[in-house]
Amino acid sequence: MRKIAESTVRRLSLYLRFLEHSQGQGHTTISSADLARRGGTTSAQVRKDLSFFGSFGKRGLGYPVGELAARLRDILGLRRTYRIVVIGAGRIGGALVQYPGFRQRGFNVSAIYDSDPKKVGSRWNGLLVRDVGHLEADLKREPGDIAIVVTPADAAQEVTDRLVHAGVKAILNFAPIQLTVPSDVVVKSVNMALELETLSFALANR
Amino acid sequence: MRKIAESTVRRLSLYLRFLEHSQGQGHTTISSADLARRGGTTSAQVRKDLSFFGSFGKRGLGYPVGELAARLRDILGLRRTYRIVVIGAGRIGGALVQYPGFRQRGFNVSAIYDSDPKKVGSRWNGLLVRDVGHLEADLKREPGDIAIVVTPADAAQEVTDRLVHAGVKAILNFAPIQLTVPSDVVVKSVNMALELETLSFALANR
DNA sequence: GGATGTGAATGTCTTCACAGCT
DNA sequence: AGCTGTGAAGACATTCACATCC
Repeated sequence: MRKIAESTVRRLSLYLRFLEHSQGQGHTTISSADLARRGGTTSAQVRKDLSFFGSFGKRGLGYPVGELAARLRDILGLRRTYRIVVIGAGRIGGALVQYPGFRQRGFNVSAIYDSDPKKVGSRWNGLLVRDVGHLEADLKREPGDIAIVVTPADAAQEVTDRLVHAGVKAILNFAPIQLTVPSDVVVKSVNMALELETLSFALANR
Repeated sequence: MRKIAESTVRRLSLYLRFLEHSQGQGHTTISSADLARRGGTTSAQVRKDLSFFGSFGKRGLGYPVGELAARLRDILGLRRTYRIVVIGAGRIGGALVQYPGFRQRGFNVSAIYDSDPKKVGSRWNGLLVRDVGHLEADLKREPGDIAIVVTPADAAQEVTDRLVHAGVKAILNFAPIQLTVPSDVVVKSVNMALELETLSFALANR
């Protein structure tokens, strides 16, 4: 498969959301211009993005909503569900466990871990917080597809190493450090303070 | 000022974090190669990034840690503090109010709003949840520098319009839709389900 | 010697513009 | 007529490589 840019993948996700919304409204076809409006881009960009995967549009008409949505789900790997493990039962970790947007899309949080004895044994949304010491044994029994790291910065790399060693191939990192992983493991980082800093930069430079 | 790429700004934030860490360890100079290691990039990239703003390095030596950190704080607009208002007192909104990473960097959450009468009047970390109906009046009295939108998708655009109308110039959006704002307002979006989808894409395409 | 600063080369992404299909 | 699909052009970002300075 040709290499697809990260930015393209993000736009595909946005298109899919709009397609699902559109389908709910009973539309059966949609133009690249409509998709562009919603995705915050241009119609040419939309067509380029979609053309990577073949041509499903009809000239003069647009794209078939249902078919295109199905194809995007395919491309994005959303035909299946994913087992998610969350490491870190702080406020953000707890919020993520209960975030409805995950389950809706087939991302099921199956376990949450912490090292703090005060938190271990408590429940978040019915899910028992387990001691992080059980991580490896649990993953051996039931592998996780994706791990979400929500530990303090100083624990994140160690936890990551353990996850990688246990065979996890995809990590979503909320800790404010840059994680190091082997090249067959994918990491995406979300750094909220950093997002605020790009805003303060924008405010300061006008 | 020349136009600085978004990606450059994000790296500057990372450099700053490492510089502060480095300063804590007593280092007085640092090379572009060291900064690169931490920022997940190359030494040439670091030098390019920094050279946009002048040349503070010493050839053969590296960059003076304290001076460079101060300069980056300047550039990123971090010499001052920012008043943050959070709209939406759900789990994520609540977690953000208490997130220590914000206050540490001068981002002070000064108010949190919700429309749900059950939430209004409760406290998050000592901060009273106010009825979103007070938003405009409150902002008139005490303007907010940055707003964080953590409402459900269907309320986000309306809240955004009200924020913009009340003079807010920077918005961090956690709602899973693309917000429309006038060109003098900056929006950054964080979409956690979308991040997971880039991971599922990566897992599906290997 | 060692590391910066930077033009030039390369690589990547986006936009243009139009031929071609329905 | 309307809208896709796509080469070509353009804009932007990264990497190379080396002269320059401490």
